[in-house]
Amino acid sequence: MEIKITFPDGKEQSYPAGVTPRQIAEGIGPGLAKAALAAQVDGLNVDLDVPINKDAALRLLTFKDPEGRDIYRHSSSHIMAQAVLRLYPKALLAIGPAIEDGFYYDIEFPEPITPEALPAIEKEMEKIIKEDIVFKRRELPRDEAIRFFADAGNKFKVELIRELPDDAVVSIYHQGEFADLCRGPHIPSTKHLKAFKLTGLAGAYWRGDEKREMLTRIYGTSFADPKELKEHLALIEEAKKRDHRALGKELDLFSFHGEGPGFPFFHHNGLVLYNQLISFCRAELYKRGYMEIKTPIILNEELWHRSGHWDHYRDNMYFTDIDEKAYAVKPMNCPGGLLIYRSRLHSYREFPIKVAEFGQVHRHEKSGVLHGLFRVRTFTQDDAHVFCLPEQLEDEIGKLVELILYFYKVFGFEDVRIELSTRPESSIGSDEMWDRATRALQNTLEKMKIAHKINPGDGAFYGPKIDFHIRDCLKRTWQCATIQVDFSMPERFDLTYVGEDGKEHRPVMIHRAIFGSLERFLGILIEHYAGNFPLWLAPVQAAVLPISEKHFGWAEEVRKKLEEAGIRAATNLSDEKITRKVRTAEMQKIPAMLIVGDKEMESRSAAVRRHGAGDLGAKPLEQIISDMLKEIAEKRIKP
RNA sequence: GCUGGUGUAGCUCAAUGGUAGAGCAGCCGCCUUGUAAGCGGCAGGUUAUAGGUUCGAUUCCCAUCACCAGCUCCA
Repeated sequence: MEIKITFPDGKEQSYPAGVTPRQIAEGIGPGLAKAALAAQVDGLNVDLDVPINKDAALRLLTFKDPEGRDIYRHSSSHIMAQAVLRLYPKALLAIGPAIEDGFYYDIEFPEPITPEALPAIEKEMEKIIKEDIVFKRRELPRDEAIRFFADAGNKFKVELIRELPDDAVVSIYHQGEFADLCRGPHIPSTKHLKAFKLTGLAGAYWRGDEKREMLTRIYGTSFADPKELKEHLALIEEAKKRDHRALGKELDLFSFHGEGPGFPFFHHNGLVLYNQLISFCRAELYKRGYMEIKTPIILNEELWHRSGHWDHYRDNMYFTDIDEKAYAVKPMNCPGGLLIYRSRLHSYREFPIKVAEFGQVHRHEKSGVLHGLFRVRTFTQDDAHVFCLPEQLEDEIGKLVELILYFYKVFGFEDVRIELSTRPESSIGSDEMWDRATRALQNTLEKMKIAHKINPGDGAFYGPKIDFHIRDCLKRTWQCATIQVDFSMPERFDLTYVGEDGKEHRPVMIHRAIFGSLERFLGILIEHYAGNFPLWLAPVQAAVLPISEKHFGWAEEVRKKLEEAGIRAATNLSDEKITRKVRTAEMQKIPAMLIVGDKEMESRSAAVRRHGAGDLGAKPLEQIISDMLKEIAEKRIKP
């Protein structure tokens, strides 16, 4: 009997029934046969040697496919587990999935192990790879699987299987002496693992529950090509070097103090950056018809009951008393903004009303999660609320999406991923409202042909949202912007507008932030640029470096001219040699150095040196200033 | 919050059961400098905080605080 196989490109071909994906791959070419790790048959991931008995759509998965990558890394974790059991026969395996960029396995060791144990495990893995052990799938009824793992003394696997339905068929993968509970599929054999590295050791709780066993998690990563592995490890090294906490100290941007854990202190240089972000943002918003407001940080607790925050966000809030009345420190800006909306009547003719607020919020974060500027207890949101008619909703969302993508481009973030989050368990509002709001977001994305992932149950308590994740130059992703559609707050705060019919109606409101948190965005920028900020952002844009004392006068004049033109400049009037001054300025990552000596003083010029680029020769001061102003105005990322 | 680790000069790091040392930075001199470190000197520390063991603690033990890694959570 013949069956028809449909390939991803739409081509069809006939094969005898019972053909395996591996045979099909071999028929297509030796390159593909070698690269194929597993297959997807009618959307289901399977091993390469599973016969296909009916017409089906087939995708051969290689390391280039996200699914193939996961399978490869999951198999890597099995190989690691096998190595661990050879070295520590009494260790108990818990779970070992593939994750972004790698894999891990949670293991209970009879004796704690240290990172020094990793090289030995890696060596054993090499051996297993050389042995070229085949991954074999075996299916068995739930009861038998429980017995199998109970006999092996593995309470973790037994617990996992017990949670499956009674009639579930459980699969176990064997590779030599090693067997593990696993849905699969896997790479054909251990020798397909070409490049791996164990990257770390950490504690992790069984099932993420701090009341349960503490397991040892071994992290690793693997790639199909040793070169890729090397590049990946280099990126991690580079990320360590760019740590914004260290750069923040070195460049005198911000600090943290025991007197206020999680509360950042901005130094002058850091505040220049922060203010640049705000000025840029403000200018763009004013061009687009936004208004700007500022609301108080502490407001009566009653307000937070009305908004629903008390019910749904209390654990993250700070409270205080004023004149024996209960107050709360705002964790979000919206309720304050709503009070302003209510302060006068609104007409449908005003819509959409766009109101921005650079609002400082405080959120109580658990002490263990604080992390430099990435995770703090007070931060400034570039918040805005758009009030509009229901029929304007999708248009307004579309404009926001465009605005957000435009912003990211300015900073050089071109790779942006979008996720749509739906109603969480703890939430307010009717199903119908949630439905309409979610549909509005989804429709807009679809109209704009923007690919997006869906995160069920991840929305805000008052509405669904789309989040924007940017990828930095080290390929890490960060959640920044968010657009949230909210029918609930307008109702809770009884917001109205007078419609064409002269009657009162309920507006819709959109919450949105672009940077998300200015503090966190700044942290991302510091690491993205490695502290080498584009000229328009740099705290000090030009360092004027006189060769000797004779040139101090001209140097000061140059500095004044720069400052008059609005360029942030500093002179180095120390009695150090010029080489030393250059070194100091280079280490401070100042983008432009203007060196002045006899020649330059004579011709009213300066020798330009750009950070990391060496001497670029002398230019008249006027030209230097106009060149710099142009670069600043264009917000060029590189000179 | 939980698990583990760390805490010595502004920074990076040494050392020791008998009250601490270097480099860089800082300050003071000398040099008057041409594109990533000129030379010399000085100063700088209740060894995170509070207890305990000890003749004696910075070192050992306990608690607290902060930080780091991870878990959980998140802008």
